[in-house]
Amino acid sequence: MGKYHHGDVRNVLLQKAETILTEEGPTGLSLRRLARMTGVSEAAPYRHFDGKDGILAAVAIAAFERFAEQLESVAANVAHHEERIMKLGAAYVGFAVENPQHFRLIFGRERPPLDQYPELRDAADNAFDVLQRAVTSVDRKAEMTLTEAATAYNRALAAWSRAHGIAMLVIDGMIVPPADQELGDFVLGLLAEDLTAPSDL
Amino acid sequence: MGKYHHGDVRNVLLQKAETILTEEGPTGLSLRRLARMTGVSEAAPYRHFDGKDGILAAVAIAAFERFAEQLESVAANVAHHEERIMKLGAAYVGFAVENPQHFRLIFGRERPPLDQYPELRDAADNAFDVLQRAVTSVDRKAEMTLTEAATAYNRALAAWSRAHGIAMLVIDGMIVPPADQELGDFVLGLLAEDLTAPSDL
DNA sequence: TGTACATCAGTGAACGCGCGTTCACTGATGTAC
DNA sequence: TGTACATCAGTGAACGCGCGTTCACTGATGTAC
Repeated sequence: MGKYHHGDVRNVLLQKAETILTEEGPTGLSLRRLARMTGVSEAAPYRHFDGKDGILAAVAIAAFERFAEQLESVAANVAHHEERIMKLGAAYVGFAVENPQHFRLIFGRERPPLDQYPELRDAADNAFDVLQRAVTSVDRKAEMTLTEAATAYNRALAAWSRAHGIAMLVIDGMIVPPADQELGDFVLGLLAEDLTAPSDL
Repeated sequence: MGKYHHGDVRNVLLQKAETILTEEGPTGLSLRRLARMTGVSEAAPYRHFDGKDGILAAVAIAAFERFAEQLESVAANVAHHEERIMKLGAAYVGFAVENPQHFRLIFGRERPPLDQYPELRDAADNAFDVLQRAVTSVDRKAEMTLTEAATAYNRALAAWSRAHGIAMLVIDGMIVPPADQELGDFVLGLLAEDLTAPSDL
């Protein structure tokens, strides 16, 4: 392996960045650290990325894509509308729990500004489109009135924010899922609670 | 005003820390910056606080207390159970929107570890107790069976995570509340959605 | 009331750190003729 | 096939920065006698 032009430095950097992210979180991902761990000079990453934000953006894009894929694959396999919403929420939380640092990167303040990285914006938009399409009845979308569309949108927001809240509180350790229950079932239970219904206690 | 022993340096530091937090967020709050802005030497804060985490803890404690107060005052004024849950959620989001940086401090990763600051832990526990008591029917608590208690707990978690998700997504700009509606009404609408009900579209 | 002394808040300088980024450079590679 | 040259990935050193923290110190205050 020659020192020069071994060609995949960009990929190795990205891969190492994934490792650091997973182990240390978005805050631990510094350019110098990354270069050091990759075994490359501290200036080398600048040949392949637009500085620190450039690398963060690349990693975040990949994370968004994986996130969207996982959501999509759940959405595509559940025909029943209400069930799909529930399963999607569980998948959302599942991703966060399995990849807490990636989740933090794509939603946290380390994420480079969307308006400076069009591909990042697209990746983000796409992930949320998947959510919204799965929550709104896709098949009926074309024939909806404006009011109906607004209602559907609110439903999507409600589903999204519930899953997001659970995800956040669980990965931050504020909510500790019961040990005697599958995480998915626990999440489904929380998602299904209807707070407007009178308590039966 | 003499240079020495003017006595309220601790309070001035805390107050300036509030200012910085509000304007720049938890990340912008550095000890040196704080000392500079307070017009005091860089070593002075160490006379009053246990280093950086000490100051962050003090600010976080105050934030938790204000948060708990606001929640409590809503909870105390709404007798009807389901309505109380809803109003509490709206107040939760309201606090986050009015004090996004405080909200970030008490839930984010800059917050010093709870187990190193007992008063911080207490302040946090107290805030969540307020939530839980308000969501669980306090008056019935004594006579609940174990299963009922578990149900009530889940109900509290569901309410909490919903409000938390909305709060997070709104202060991060992922959800933009409609301009033609009161924020509170918007939040109440999201909280009241029942995702298990068939969509009436 | 006056004096010696302990206390302790605040100082200014320095420590060592890791960071993002830039710079002139080197040397390998590919290409045009 | 051989040679001149442009390209460009990677180097190593340095820039300047702000940070948290420690140190020996100074000088104001309060107290004991």
